[in-house]
Amino acid sequence: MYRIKIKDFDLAQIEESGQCFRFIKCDKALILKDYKNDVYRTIVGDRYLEAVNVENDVYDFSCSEAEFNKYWFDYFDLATDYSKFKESINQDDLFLKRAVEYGYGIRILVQDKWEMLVSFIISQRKSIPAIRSCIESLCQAFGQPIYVDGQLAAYSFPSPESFASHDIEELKAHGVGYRDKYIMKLARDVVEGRIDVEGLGQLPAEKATEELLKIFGIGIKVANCVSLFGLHNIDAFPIDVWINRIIFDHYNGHFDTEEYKGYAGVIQQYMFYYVRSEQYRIDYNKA
DNA sequence: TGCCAGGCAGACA
DNA sequence: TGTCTGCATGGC
Repeated sequence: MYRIKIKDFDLAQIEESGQCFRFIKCDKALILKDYKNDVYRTIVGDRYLEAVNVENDVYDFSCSEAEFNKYWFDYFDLATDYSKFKESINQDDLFLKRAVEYGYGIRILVQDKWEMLVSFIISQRKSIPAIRSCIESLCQAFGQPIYVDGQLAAYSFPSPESFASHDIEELKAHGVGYRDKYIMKLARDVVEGRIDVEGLGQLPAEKATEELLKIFGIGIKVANCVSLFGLHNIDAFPIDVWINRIIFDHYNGHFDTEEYKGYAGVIQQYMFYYVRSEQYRIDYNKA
């Protein structure tokens, strides 16, 4: 176990921010037992981590300090100072001020590129709970079991090889719907070397988006999500139905991302998290 | 039961 | 180039 103090960090907000689908609140913690606060778990590759907020900015993680510094420090983007993003907000922008105050603990996780590609292809025209259950079903069917102290803790995200070795009809059985052909073609293209997923991370952000848009089943919204959450290009600004509503309701149909150039994606996450909350409905008296 | 969801590709003008 | 339409399925 490793205890550390972290600012601008909230496990529940990260879990609910729509950027990650396998970062969840534990029904029953396997490692961090007997805490009064909620324990969260996440999975990267075959690594399993539990985390809990102990008090104020103090957190316990179910790994050693060495493992935390080697793997999880970067995953939680802890080298980045999020307070400077929050301080830069235009003080005349009351909606954004409220959004940032509400989502004060959001960070942009540095997630697996392949997992983000497939996850956001699945995300199109699905609710977040539906995305979660679809991905979980795929992991159980095509991923590898991960054990903690001899207990089955979770399943890894399926590799391109695993998807490619199955029939497209087998994918369909897990709720991917019409996206089956997108996932299967992507998996085969990766396995056969036509798409270099890791290489995308080496490209400049604009070029990476250009390459993402060439992939069958990926349009501008999914490309921006993969860029932001998978390639950690935090200037990417995905526009979905929620962000469109914000732009229409609060910015007269136009939001200028240039004002937050270099970290517009962080601003987008504050907006997205807030607009979907009960607090937003209270603040703006929406039904 | 019906509506909606972190959209996209393909057809058509 | 811009607009319209069909699409699979689960959660609420």
